[in-house]
Amino acid sequence: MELSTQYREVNLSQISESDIDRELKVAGWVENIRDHGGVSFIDLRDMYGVLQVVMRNTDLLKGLQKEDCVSISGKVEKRDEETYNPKIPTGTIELEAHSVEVLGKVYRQLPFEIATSKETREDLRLKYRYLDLRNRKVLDNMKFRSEVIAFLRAKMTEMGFMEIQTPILCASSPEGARDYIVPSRHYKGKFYALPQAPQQYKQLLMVSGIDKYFQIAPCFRDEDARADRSPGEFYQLDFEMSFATQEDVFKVGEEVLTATFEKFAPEGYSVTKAPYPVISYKQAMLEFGSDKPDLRNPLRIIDLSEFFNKCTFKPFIGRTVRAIRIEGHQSKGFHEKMLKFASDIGMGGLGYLEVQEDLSYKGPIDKFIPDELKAELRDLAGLKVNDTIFFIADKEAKAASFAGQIRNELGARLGIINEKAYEFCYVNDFPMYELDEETKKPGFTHNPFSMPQGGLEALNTKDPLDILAYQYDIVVNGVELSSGAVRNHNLDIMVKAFEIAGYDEEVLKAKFGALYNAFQFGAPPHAGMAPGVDRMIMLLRNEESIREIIPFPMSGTAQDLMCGAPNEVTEQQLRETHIKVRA
RNA sequence: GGCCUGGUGGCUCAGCUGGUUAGAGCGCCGCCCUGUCACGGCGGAGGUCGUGGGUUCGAACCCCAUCCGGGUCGCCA
Repeated sequence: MELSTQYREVNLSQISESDIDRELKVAGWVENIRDHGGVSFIDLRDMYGVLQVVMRNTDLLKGLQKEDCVSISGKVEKRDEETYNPKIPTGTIELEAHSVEVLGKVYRQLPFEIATSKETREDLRLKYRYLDLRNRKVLDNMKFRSEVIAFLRAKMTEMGFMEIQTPILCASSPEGARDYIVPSRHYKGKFYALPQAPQQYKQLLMVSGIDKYFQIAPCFRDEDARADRSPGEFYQLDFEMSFATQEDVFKVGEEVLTATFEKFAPEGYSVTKAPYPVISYKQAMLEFGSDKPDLRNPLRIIDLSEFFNKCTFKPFIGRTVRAIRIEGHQSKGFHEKMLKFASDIGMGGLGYLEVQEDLSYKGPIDKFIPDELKAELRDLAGLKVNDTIFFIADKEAKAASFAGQIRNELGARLGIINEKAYEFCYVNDFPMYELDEETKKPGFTHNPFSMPQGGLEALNTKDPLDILAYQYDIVVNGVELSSGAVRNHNLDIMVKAFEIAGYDEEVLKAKFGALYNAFQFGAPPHAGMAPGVDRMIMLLRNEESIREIIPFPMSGTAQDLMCGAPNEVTEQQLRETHIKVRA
């Protein structure tokens, strides 16, 4: 494509030694000025690169400031060898300036220095995000993001998925997070909601016969932020397939994620190859003390509840007792720090035993273990000479969670976590229902759209709390990347599933009318998932904050500090949408 | 909403147990410098120490309240 040469003839990646002796016009921003009196240098930056411009005519520098936007004409020259700059691709050449035109001037002091903007406090960076984005490192995250998204799109398309844009203004959905709501002008007192996910639409597409759907889907949830959770809006690689089983979805997830992570992982990182380990929710809670297992940590949790019922240590009897074995003895200081950690997370204590050379135990709990059971403990826990074993006892749910946190802490403290790995797994078989704390009745654990395992028969015959759902997560390095499910496409099962959760058919009709209606017209079995795109990019870039990989993130307090959202609207806008703001 | 943590020139920070003129680096402004690339040298401007109140002879520092960040719990089908 032929572009205008009014401001520049080439960009800064299109200039090389082959241009030596050519007269060229380039444009960009003045990144730095080095004024040596008789001769001066500026670093000219654009999106693609940096070029040193040399000015032998001192008048050219007059009035020029850092971060001015300029167009410079001059002659490309070879640098003397001793003045090469190996740090930049154009380090063997420079442009000798003949004329400089300021296209956009800097009128006031910059709020922070571009080169070190990442060290500036975040609210200021966000207020001047367009300046922050001039920083190469910040820009690189956006380029990276763009490439990942392009890759995901190409990969999904190649696998036969069709990209479809679903509505942004939709109906408010009763389940899940808080909705962002948009008042309606035509219908007084009624509201649109921004989608928390395209969940219902994608299921409706399955009813339409769109066999494989995907979308880089914007999702909106009015919940508070975290370091890894953007407030307000984020993107998911949302996909859904008809005539598909859980295993089919697993295969697609594995293929797209492994391909993406292998392509974009930092140098030297390993990526789990398909098929990913599949860990049941129950097993995850036991072995990892979490439904988000970090498989980089080799430690595993075991259950010793029964064993300790046979011992005489009162605090463990009748409790859930979990244990973690590590290799080697640790210093007194190590145990003190672990005890401090245990106490910080709310544990009453953290017992441990050290295995001595003669296979006897050393530690305060030893005397409560009858001699005849000592070998049994060794077998149960696989204890070897010099091992140390930690005990975590509480009610079941707490013991599991505490053990999980102790496992993470031990892993970090012992330095046994493989930092250069992306270790994926599926966690599946989540319970369909759990006891609601307040009502003491079963409620949906995840979402009401999942297919219960065992179908109608299970719903009719089993204790609801024993019913599992075809519900699964993808977890990588202890981070939940995705949820998904085989959906419940059968009206009879759906009605019964809602009935167990305490909703009659009328509620189902009212709240999920579209699905309720659609499923009366030959709905295909379908399943899908939706890995978080922002989180994927954050993991691949090793960024601590999700805001580092979002072009224009909202602040942690859900504000756009640059443009000032949320803001007040005019009286007329309020009137037209029938809104009255309470004082 | 709870808890933790922070707020000191444009930026990043130091500032002891309360002590009289609040410092540094970078940036900014001016001058000097013909090969630098985080150039260098000399000089300079710039601070109601988030805000309000209190304690005190005296407050950046202690107390109370409040505002604004960041983290976290709740929340996130």
